[in-house]
Amino acid sequence: MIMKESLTIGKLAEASDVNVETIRFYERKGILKQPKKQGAFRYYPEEYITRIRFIKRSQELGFTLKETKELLDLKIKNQSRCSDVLSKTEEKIKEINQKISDLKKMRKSLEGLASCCEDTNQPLSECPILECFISGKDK
Amino acid sequence: MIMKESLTIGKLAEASDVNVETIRFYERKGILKQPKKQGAFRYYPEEYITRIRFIKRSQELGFTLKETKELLDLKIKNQSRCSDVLSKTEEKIKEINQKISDLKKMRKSLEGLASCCEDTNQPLSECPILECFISGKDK
DNA sequence: ATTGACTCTGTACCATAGTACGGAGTGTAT
DNA sequence: ATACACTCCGTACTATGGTACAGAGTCAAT
Repeated sequence: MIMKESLTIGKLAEASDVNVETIRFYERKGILKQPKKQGAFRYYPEEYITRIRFIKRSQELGFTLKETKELLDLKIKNQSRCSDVLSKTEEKIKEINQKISDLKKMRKSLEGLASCCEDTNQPLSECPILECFISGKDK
Repeated sequence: MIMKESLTIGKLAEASDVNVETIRFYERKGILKQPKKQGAFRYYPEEYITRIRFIKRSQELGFTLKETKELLDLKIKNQSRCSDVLSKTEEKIKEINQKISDLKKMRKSLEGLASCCEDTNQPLSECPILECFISGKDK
């Protein structure tokens, strides 16, 4: 009765490197939809592995679960809502661009620190990473 | 008795756009050092504004408070520990590079979605953002 | 048909990152 | 000198994102 490519919650958890309870938590939160049950148990298609790994990584990139759900919900459902999806998508792209830009500033500061470690004659401020978001200092 | 460029905790909180309690919380956690008191009150130099804004942004970029503290602690204290600082700094740079790379993948997926919104003849998967971390699909 | 590993629901608990508040003390302005 | 906003510390509460567990039910293998 169990389809090929179907995983029990335990197998899915193991494959996705999360706790079984985490999957059930995401279902309660609506961030993962509960698959149709065959009998009393949940059986998941393999694509859920990708979805869970996306959720974890999205969090590590500074998105909350709520924001991650918004990202996952960005899809074309029907013609009429297309402009709606487009504007939300563009919003998210802007956010991502800002994150990339700030991460690059942090990296620049850290690279300055690293080069000072190699050449201790270079002057360096007390806490170099702090320089990174000072406006006008977009070096 | 109060120096120029000194802020009370309330003024600092307002300037940094956080709660007074948040500043005291950061001090308890050791992520902000408590300034020398003049009398019974704390008076903060203006550079604390930068520090607090860094903390907030760092969190939005997916670093925990603990990790943010590590970033702020990266500085050259004395010659002997320089190699230590260097390796930690390089570690953080790697993390940042990975974040940037994954954010770019997310952006690529969203750009695909956006262009589909404009030209609905293009085929698109059910949940396009999910494509972004599929290995080999580093398009 | 029984065993044993797994799953079910529900509820309670945990860590992180704050936020709120009570009651006392302080600074400054009038 | 006194009013009043602000600060002090300690403690309790909150939201988010999970984790753990109890007690019952299920699946598959023998």
